[in-house]
Amino acid sequence: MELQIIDSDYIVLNNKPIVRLFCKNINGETICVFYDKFLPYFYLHGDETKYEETIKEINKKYPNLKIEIVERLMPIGFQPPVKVLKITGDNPARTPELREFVKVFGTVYEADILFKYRFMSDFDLKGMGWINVEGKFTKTNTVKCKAFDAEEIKPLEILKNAPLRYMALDIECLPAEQRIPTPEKDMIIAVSFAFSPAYKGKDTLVLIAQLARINNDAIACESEKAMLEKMKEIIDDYDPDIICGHNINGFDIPFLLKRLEILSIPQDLGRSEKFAFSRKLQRSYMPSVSGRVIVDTFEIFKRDPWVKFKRYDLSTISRELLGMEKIELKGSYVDTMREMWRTKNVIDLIEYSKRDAVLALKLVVDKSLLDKFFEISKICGLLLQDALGGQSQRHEFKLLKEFYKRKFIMPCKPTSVSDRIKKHGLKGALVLEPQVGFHEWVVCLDFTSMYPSLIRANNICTTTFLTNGENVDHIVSPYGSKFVKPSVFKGVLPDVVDEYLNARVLVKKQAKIETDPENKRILKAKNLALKDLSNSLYGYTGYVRSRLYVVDIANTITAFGRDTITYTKKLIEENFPVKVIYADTDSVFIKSDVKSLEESEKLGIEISSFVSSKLTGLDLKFEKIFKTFLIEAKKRYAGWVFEREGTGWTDRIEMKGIETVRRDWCSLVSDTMLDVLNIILKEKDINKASKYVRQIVGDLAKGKMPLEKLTIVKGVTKAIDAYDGVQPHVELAKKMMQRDKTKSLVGERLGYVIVKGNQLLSKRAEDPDFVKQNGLEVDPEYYVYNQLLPPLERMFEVCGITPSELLEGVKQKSLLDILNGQKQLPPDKTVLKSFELAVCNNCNWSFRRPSLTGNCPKCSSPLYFSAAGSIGRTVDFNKK
DNA sequence: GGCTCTCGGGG
DNA sequence: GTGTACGAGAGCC
Repeated sequence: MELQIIDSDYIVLNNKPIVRLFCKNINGETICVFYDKFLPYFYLHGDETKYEETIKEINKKYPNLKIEIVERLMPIGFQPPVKVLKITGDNPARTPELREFVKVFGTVYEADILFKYRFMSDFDLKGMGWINVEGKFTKTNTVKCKAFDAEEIKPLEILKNAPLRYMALDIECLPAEQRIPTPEKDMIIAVSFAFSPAYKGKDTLVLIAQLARINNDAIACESEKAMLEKMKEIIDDYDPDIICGHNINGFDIPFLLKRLEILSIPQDLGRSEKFAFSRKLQRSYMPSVSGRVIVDTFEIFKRDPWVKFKRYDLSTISRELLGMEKIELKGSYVDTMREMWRTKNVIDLIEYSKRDAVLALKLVVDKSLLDKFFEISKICGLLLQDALGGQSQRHEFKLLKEFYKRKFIMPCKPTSVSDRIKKHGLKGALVLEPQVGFHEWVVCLDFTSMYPSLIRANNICTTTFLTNGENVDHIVSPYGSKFVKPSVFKGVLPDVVDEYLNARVLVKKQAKIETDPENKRILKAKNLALKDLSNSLYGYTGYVRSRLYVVDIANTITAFGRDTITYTKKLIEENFPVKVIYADTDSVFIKSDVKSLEESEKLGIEISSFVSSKLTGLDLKFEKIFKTFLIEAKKRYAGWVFEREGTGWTDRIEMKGIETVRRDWCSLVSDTMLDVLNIILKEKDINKASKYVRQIVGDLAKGKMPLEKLTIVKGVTKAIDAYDGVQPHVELAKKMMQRDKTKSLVGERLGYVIVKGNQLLSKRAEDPDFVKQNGLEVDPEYYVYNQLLPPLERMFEVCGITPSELLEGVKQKSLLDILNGQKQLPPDKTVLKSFELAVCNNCNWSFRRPSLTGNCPKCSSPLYFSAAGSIGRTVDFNKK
């Protein structure tokens, strides 16, 4: 029988463990596989000459333990095999106790591996992986699905996934006050579901905790307890593989479990008799529902480094990705819910609750959100639930498996991490000082998978690390650390990296020719998974909680990286008539006097293949062309990018570090920033850009700007008295609560504008509606000097326009003067050129930036602009 | 620039 | 469940 592993755990029967694998077959049936021939074990490394004694000592206290002397390889430092004790126990739950007891005899290894993972590692089974099982179906009341007693379990390689059942879940509560509800005090009044595929012909279902009048999509229950029992019935009946929701880990699941406890309802939400639980650690909760996977869309999106949102609430993400939003309530949540509940008019409640479930489900199913995580599971071996978590566990388990295959033993996780944090000292990547300013025709090249390539090329691993200058063939890194050559021993890390990089090349190739859309999707997801895994692997040795923490190795990798980029710059500038104007980690930005896309591309390719040929194991690639490029500082730039697409080019504006959208800015700022950048980059017309800014300033001063564009939104997160500083939105909340004593604004997001007046700034925050009704005026000075100018000034400054020039030197005067006495900018010299120097024609005085007038500030003669590059000649840009 | 502090999502 | 895990952005020198 062929099955795909969804989840795993174990139970203890007669003091012996039985591993359970919750699986799906290709038809979507749930089958739980039992395996009872595997026992927990770990290693002890102590004084090898005293092992016989040690065994006796341990057996005195634990007579039934099987203890063998075996040969294994140590995880850190290249060295010959050592003898260790392999201690095999019976009940995994008692391993910690055993571990503590034997610690006095030496160092323990692998004594903190979860039993299900010990089993999966040794049998080479993977989360979301397929297996072939032999055995027979059996009867049991410990699981709610079909049960199968396995004699043999073997891994299989199958690309496709079994059809899964997805359920989104969302609860609504009735808080007694204006605050986020707590399960100890507040009840659940509604539970909504969305299903994929449909459940009994329904895509959604809402349960209500009172016998109110309802519509077709809902079921009215006589109490909260009856509703939650009904909810369990539906979960068991639908039997979802995936339960998803937005912030379901941080809210719904823990809330639900606590309510079940309070109402004395068993918490068996999973596929077995085991109770679901959700453990809190620091900020986040870890859910565990046996046989199922809990997917929190909030956590997934927040953790995704490739897609950024302004906010991570369900409404924002759904709007961006699905073009759909949450239903907006007319009043505050508490007031609305209490009113609906009191009047038993729950139709709106049903709609509201249903929408949340529908959105969460759509984000997961319609956006194929889990594809990448399925592949991460299949590659590193973690169960899907754990693959949704952080990077470190992924590498940890993959490396455990690879260590096991090669007879290396893995250290336990560090118990205390503070000493590591104290003297951490990991030096990062190299970022060259950029040539600040405006440039044209910039070619961008970057190393594909630089860190993984360096690991592979130099055999960097804890297992190849030479701790003392042993007499074996080795390389010495720029950091000074030594690693044995692959001919002596090929490291585990390089092997894993090699597997990832090769797989990626293959997967990309396959994806191109694959015609089946599902397979194509999976291959694309696999490519992303491999990219994430290979790029983050290097960080594992420098991660303070790592089992393989060796800062020297992490430092070696970044040192290699810094050397590589420095050498690349040198190679390029010594062999080509170009200048490297910026470089960051694994990319270089090159300026030449080439002036077309095709020529730039040709040059880029020529340079990159030259560099690649000089650096073995590394591949520098032509990436893109910036037709125009504005760089303010390290990691802060914007450019008009052209990328090759087939026979043509695609273009877009790319921004790094220059934020045009920020939560605490009003939309006027974001809009203006974007418009100005577009003018500068696409039209190169700084005059037009500054005129544009002055026009906005003018509109502001005349009060022509719509209030919506000036509204700044901030959340009132805590009780008003709990704030000690004076903040505009908090002051406004106070005022508004004064005006309407019934209102509480705690927990709400408050929009405000700053109005004219001579009070303290924060006291002048006002409700936009109140401003409209009472004909108040906004304070243009505030918007110009506090909102608009700060982000714009730097952009203009690097283009050679000082803040005072931007507003025609009237910054000191009142805004009215700007309007009345607006001078014209000089007609020419306002089109941006990329230059390195402005030199006076008359007195030869040179300036890093030209003045806006185009005349020398010293002697008023016209300036000329020159570009001095590494090419050793000066190009005259003023050939009129 | 580097460091510490805050707050997020949910109802 | 052989467990024990934040991280980006803002504010401050």
